[in-house]
Amino acid sequence: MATSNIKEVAQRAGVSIGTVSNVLNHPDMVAPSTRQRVLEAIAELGYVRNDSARQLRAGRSRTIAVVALDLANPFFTDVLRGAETAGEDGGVNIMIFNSGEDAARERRHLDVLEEQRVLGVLITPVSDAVDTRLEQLIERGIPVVLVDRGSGQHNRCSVAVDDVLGGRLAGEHLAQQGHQRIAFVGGPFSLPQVTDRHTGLVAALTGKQQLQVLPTSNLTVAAGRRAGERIADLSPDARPTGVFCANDLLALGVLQEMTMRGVRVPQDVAIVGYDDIDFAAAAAVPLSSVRQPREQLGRAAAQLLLEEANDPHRHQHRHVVFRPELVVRESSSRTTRRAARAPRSAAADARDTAAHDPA
Amino acid sequence: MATSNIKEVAQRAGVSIGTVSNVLNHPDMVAPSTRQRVLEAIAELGYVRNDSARQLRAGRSRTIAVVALDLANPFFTDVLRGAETAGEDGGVNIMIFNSGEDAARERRHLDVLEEQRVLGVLITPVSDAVDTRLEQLIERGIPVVLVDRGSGQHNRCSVAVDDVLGGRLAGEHLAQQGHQRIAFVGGPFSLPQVTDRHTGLVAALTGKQQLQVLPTSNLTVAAGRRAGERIADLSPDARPTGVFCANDLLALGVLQEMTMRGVRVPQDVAIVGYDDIDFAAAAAVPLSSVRQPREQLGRAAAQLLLEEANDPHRHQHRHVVFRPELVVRESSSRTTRRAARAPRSAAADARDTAAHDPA
DNA sequence: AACGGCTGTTGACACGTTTCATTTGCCGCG
DNA sequence: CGCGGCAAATGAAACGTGTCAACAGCCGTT
Repeated sequence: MATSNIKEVAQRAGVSIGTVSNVLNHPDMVAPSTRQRVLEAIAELGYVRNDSARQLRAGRSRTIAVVALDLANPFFTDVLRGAETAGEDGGVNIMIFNSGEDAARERRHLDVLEEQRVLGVLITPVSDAVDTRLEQLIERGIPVVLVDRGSGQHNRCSVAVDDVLGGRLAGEHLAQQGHQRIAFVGGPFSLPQVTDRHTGLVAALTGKQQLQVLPTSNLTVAAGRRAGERIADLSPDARPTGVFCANDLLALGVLQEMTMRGVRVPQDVAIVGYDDIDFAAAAAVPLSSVRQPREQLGRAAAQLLLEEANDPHRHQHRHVVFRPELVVRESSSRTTRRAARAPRSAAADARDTAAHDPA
Repeated sequence: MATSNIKEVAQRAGVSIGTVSNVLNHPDMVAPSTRQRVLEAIAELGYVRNDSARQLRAGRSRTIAVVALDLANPFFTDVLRGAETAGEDGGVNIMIFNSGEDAARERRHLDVLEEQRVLGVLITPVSDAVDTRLEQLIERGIPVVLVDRGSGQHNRCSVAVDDVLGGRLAGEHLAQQGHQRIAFVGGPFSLPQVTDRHTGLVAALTGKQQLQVLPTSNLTVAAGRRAGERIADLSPDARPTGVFCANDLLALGVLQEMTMRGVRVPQDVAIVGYDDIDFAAAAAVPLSSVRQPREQLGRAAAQLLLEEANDPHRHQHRHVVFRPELVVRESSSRTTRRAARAPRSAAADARDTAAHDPA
């Protein structure tokens, strides 16, 4: 019950406190016989290091924090997986925090992280408004890496995907399929991801097409369904025939609502999503989507963070930008024939890796 | 850069260290004018408490840890949401760890948590093998609550859903629909959730039906697709007409593979999943599924943990068991007519709440 | 035998808090 | 004027580590 400390261990092993500490942190500095005795004492007492004391002494912790925008979105859990592997390789622990698109909660998390003196923070911010908060972290010497968010900032790294390009890919695809009335579903527009994807879409249109924007309050399936209702309620000759959604959750919601109301996908309405989460391919009308290298995003971000944490002075801030890739599936194919399975190509993998190298 | 400490604040405000501490922790003990001066000094210096020192002194941290089995499974992110709200209400921070069905990683996380002297741990263990590890945590005085896992243990609380009942609901449903050849898709069988659901299914069958088991190595969409291939490859008169999957990810994988290979759902094969994650309803053939009160599961677990942490001696360990509920949608309806949307009923909510009260 | 060098070990201090017994200053009351 | 009592502030002692200068013991060299 009462946790034993290093002093008890020392006593039991008949050595000094410093020696026990050395056994734990610099095992080669201590004679094998002594080391053995100390290790036995540790085992007998069930001694476990007290991380608070250790951190207090060291001045900083050995864990990095990931603040995710929305854990319920599989996109972020995939990014997380990448960060986790990189973290393991770098020998640091990873703790996860979920802001859930809630600015207040995000702020609370950052406060805690600052008090904890974490080694660094990987964050996809709720909005640009937290910027001053992040500046504060950086001033205090806590490295910050922006994830899935580009940045011109010179005092931090960022890892992002070219969302404008992604939007353009989607737009060009829809235009090429001959759609005249096109809709963009997404929001809130305070998220750069949303505005960028919208911008790309607009840039891809030739002017012959009509564009309609259906703003949503967030990026969830439920919001997608609500947008889907509005689309389905339009008369067939006013209804957009091509819909680009700011992420796959929205797209799945729209898709579901179409099916439920008898609007055929892709014959009546073509749908293109964004992120290419696993559920996109698993939808019974497999969803076309703009694929992002999710795991790599996380891995690259964690690597940059570790690099900065390990050598703050030599470190040069970098802004890595990956290229997205359009994956066309049945939901936006004019031909109704079943699309073949589209496994991730080796070529695509190679391309992502290349993009990661500093430009 | 150099982080300021309480001493600098004291100096700047012209008071003693103890007074600054009192301003932070017992503001009413200090005269308004002094308090004001101290707060100003804090603001000017950008002082932030050092949590390590605080914890060292206090002996324990103010955060609880959630170790999730697989964050990529929306089931767990929903559970998490419940835990987060309960944590906020209780005034503790929540950090999330992901074991990803990997025992070694789970173990590493537990080691760290023990060193951190967290307030408590919410965990869905990878297997029963970690039990000794958890015992150790408990001995050390760190409360542990099992999530989504029943337990006869008398030294910890648990919050679970009656998985045997859930399996039976699914089985009865399939039997009632007249299916003669039924398959169970799920694994690994080291997970109690899997064996329990299987057990329930078996119990529901009358003996007239044939049961085939398709074991999987994990509970992912990919594993479901592989199982789906095997099912689709069977000749129509050997193929099961009713499939019960141990979770929705598997079910979605099976569903996708059926659709892709021209096996009609539900006409040729009926599918029932488990968890009723949002994506289940969003599938274009909406998925029948056994619903668990996910958020409540998390909330109840966190509440039990807080109760124990706040008053370890008076606390009585409890084992809360929720009742699952079958939600029938199109994927298992003999009639092909579109199923109506099935929003969560108020009655169901009430029932869950009732179940939460100690029996 | 004196000395330098090497390995292993020690002991004391510092890290930044919180706590608590003690002190200070003040006011009103006898 | 002295005293008790109260509010406010103080200072020192922990909490459990890691570090580092100092030290002991030993061996080989001169």
